[in-house]
Amino acid sequence: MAGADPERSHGPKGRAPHRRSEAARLAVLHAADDLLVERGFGGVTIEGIAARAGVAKQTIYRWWPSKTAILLDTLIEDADRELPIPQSSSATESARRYFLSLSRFLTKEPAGKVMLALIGEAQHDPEVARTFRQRYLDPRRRAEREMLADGVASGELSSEIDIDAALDALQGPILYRALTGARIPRRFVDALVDRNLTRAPAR
Amino acid sequence: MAGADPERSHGPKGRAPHRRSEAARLAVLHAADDLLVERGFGGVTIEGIAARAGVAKQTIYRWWPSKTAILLDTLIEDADRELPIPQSSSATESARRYFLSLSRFLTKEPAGKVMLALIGEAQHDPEVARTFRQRYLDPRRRAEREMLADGVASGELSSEIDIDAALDALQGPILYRALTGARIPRRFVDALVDRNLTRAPAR
Amino acid sequence: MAGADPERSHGPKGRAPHRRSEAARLAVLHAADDLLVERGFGGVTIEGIAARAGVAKQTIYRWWPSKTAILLDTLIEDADRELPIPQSSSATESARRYFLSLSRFLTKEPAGKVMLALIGEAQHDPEVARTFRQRYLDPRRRAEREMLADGVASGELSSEIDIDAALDALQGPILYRALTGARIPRRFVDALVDRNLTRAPAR
Amino acid sequence: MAGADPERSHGPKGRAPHRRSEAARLAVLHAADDLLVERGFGGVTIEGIAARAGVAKQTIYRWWPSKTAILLDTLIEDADRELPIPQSSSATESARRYFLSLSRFLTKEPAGKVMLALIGEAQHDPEVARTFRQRYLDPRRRAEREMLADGVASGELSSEIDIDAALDALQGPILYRALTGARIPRRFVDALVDRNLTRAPAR
DNA sequence: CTATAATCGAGACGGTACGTCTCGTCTTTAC
DNA sequence: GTAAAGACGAGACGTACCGTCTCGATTATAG
Repeated sequence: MAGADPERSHGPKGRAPHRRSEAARLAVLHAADDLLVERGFGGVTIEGIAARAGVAKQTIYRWWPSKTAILLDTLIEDADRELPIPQSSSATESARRYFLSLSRFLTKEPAGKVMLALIGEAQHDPEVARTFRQRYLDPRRRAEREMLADGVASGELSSEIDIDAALDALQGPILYRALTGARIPRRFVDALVDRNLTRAPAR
Repeated sequence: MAGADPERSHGPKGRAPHRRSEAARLAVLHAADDLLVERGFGGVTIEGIAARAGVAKQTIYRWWPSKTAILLDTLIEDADRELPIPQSSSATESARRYFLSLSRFLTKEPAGKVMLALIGEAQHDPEVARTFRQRYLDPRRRAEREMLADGVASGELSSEIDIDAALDALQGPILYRALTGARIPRRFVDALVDRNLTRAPAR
Repeated sequence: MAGADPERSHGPKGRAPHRRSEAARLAVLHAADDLLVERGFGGVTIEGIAARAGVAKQTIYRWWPSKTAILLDTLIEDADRELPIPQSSSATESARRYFLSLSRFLTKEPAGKVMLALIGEAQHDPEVARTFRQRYLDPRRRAEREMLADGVASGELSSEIDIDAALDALQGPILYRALTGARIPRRFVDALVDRNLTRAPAR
Repeated sequence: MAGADPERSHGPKGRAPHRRSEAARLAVLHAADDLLVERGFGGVTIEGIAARAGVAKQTIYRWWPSKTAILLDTLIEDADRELPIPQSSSATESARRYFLSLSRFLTKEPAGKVMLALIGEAQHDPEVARTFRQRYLDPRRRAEREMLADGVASGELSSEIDIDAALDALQGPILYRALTGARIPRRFVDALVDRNLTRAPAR
């Protein structure tokens, strides 16, 4: 997939930064976002994005291979901003805050709809699944792991904990409720954190 | 949605009140199933189903409102057969077996792919979400609740347990791993059951 | 190419004339004709024809392989109506009238523009050239030959005449003037007929 | 249109007033020519010419307004070289040779294809028609008229002859056969010359 | 034992969006 | 100021499916 444009990344000093319109890039991302919120995933079409962004279709195809790649770009920018790993002294407390943010993100934020839509699309298209994992899930998981690893290092969490299993045990129920449109009360998250972090695993 | 066909319900001995070709119905369900497995969700089209089933498009539209309705019909038939609620004397043991079956179903069975695809599609289309909940998730949840309620009644499980929360805490991580294409080892399920059923909640 | 629809040809008695919309067919032909006159050949697009005819693009592609095939259909219908071979007792007189009609057709009639456009397009596309010859030029040439052959049979024209050469010697200059946008006065045609039919060839 | 480039006119010794790359100009003309021969008129695109000539698109647009202007430039150079007006003592004999050359040019030479293509394109685009007439047809016609006028002056041809009509009567049939892909045997041209030049018109 | 009526396979129809192609313009960097 | 490079807005291309519609043909009750 695309999105990782070579040019933007090396900043303004580059000696030949002479192409790709940043204005067009942003117009496309915003148009895609808006359309998803207003009309749902089925209402997001390349044609529609182009029209609303005031951009030629070819400009979209030049930089993104598909509409999901565009949505993935918007998700990554939004999640980086709205779902930072909290830096608290207690790993348990960090996790609690993080997963509460995630609940709010998934159920309240427009960007949360993007994430659910991408998970949905990943079920239909292995290429989407691959890129979604690679560009969103994996990097985020690395940061989440670190959060818990800090707790293990400080002795706050048992050293016998299986970090990935614990993260899935936290992430899974929250996502499941979001996917099925159920509500996610604060105490549901609290209970998950208590059960999965505050005590050593039984086996 | 459809699926609730008038004729099938009163069984095969029926005095054949009127019409509907059972052959066509089965051909459609099988064609849809096959196409999903062979070509993925995007490869399932009404046109393709009709062609492969040797059936007219109109025949499909007469009985199903959309391709997801067809897939939902196949899922319900398959899940009823392959995901029964175990009838063991211990609720914990029933749950363990049930969620192990679910893991296998989601990761190994073709019908599991159908379920993941429908959850995916539900993220894009509220009507699909509604019907999926109504015709699949809710009835199944009723049976699952009963399974745990039996354990509470017998004293095996704490009476303070929040049954829906516990079911989501079990279901969620399994589904999450299936949705992200991760492996689901037996011991992952065992740990979930242990943590969420064998001990009272902390709060 | 298309146009020669199997259904229309065998008349009203046909036992299963249950498809292809004559209304759509006519709407397409008229839309194409109108666009050519209003906006020139470059202004004729399948998309434009479909929009103006109130017809789906696919309906056009179902029955015609290209826009020139559509124009050829309109030309054939128009030429059959407006350029009949005159049935006079004198072949010379018939030819004179016929080529005067042709001059008027090419310089004044909308359908004449269609013919010039097709000759033009035939220079760019061998397939167009082939079909244009096959479906328009050749049948018409057969009728024209007959017209002169009658004159030879009756003794009005020399039996040494090379009929195809004579027809080209008449047709060519008229078409050349039409192609270059020159005027074609009646006396230019008269002179051509006199020179090429009223006297025996020199060699 | 273009083609009348400022620099070329004062020859190769030129003190090189400023810019314009002669190499680029030739590369463009040759690329256009080659593409027309290899892929037909539809295969000639500005983009394709630029790519094959190793030239930027903008360089083409700077000097030519359209692809037909490029082709017209190649035609003019080629026709000047390959279709000179013969300088024989007899106007009839000059005409015979000239129109035989024309036949060969149109049916055998690549440049003849260019001419047919331009006549074709002139049917679609009035601007092309205008420039083609102005830069190719009219100058050439002036020379052709002179050829016959010499014959009239010397008494070889009747003074009653309508020179333009005669030239069209010669040109037209040859072009018509070329346009329709028919063969043009030498004796067809001979007969045309005999009929239209060696004897006085009937009316 | 019809005849009536819903079903069926077939496929044309008006549409929408796809992803590709080329257009002619514009902008950047190098010479 | 010209050139190579190539991104940009624009819009037509031909294809794939959508969901609706008509068309005989088939078939099983209901009269």
